[in-house]
Amino acid sequence: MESYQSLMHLTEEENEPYREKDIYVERMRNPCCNMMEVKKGCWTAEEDSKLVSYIQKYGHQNWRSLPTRAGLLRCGKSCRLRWVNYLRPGIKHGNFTKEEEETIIQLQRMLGNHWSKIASFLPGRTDNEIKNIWNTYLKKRTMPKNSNSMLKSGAGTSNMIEEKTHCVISSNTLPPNPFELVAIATEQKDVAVPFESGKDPIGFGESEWWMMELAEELGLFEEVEVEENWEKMVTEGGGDPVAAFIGNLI
DNA sequence: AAGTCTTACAACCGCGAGGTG
DNA sequence: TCACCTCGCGGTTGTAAGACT
Repeated sequence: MESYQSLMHLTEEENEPYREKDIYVERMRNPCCNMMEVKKGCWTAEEDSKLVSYIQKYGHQNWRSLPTRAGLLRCGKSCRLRWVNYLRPGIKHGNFTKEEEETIIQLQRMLGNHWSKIASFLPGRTDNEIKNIWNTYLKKRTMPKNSNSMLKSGAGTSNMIEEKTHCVISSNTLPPNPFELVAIATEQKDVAVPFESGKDPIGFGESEWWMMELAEELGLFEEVEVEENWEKMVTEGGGDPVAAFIGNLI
């Protein structure tokens, strides 16, 4: 009979806790959630502790086998969710700031219900948490009055990136702010944002760069035109790093 | 005080994408 | 190519706690 160790591709060290237990192939062939006895509902402090200490020691290469190896009567999905949304280092707990809420509203307007993408703009916040606060009250806040019917039908949660835009980026048309750029891209057509030569056009922070990258990734622009002399102009304008990004857009 | 409603959020479920044999 | 498996995502549900009547 095939051993638990070989089945799970465990090292000698990892297999140690199971050496004396009769855990063999037949058990492991069972799907984790359907046939094995798994606990549901809220996690206890003891379960959290087991999960954290296991992941700190061995990592989480395989969520499916993790519960058994960590001594938890949970399914792998449940473990993953608990780790990702609550136990993972760097997770912020507590109320969202006004700025965070505004960012969520803005991003939801632009991206739709792509919570994991939205979460990538809010370090320490999880997609689940963002989805929750959106469904709890941010959605209501963004709805126009007397629009309950829209709320119920979901008609109010538009994804505005469906209609692509033609954007001209030239030596004198760099965007002043990526948030604005994306907003423009989603609401207007054929836009050109003036860039005053000799001035730093953008106070680029990390999130703004993400925003630009996202705009590219999502294909907000059907067509990007770049004038031949843009590089020279940008360099003369102070060598702003946006030049590098514009280069990537081509 | 007790019952009901609302809010907040943790957790579950089903599905699709991607990897592997 | 196909079947199977795992993972991650988004929708939805369950439930505890607080607010309201």
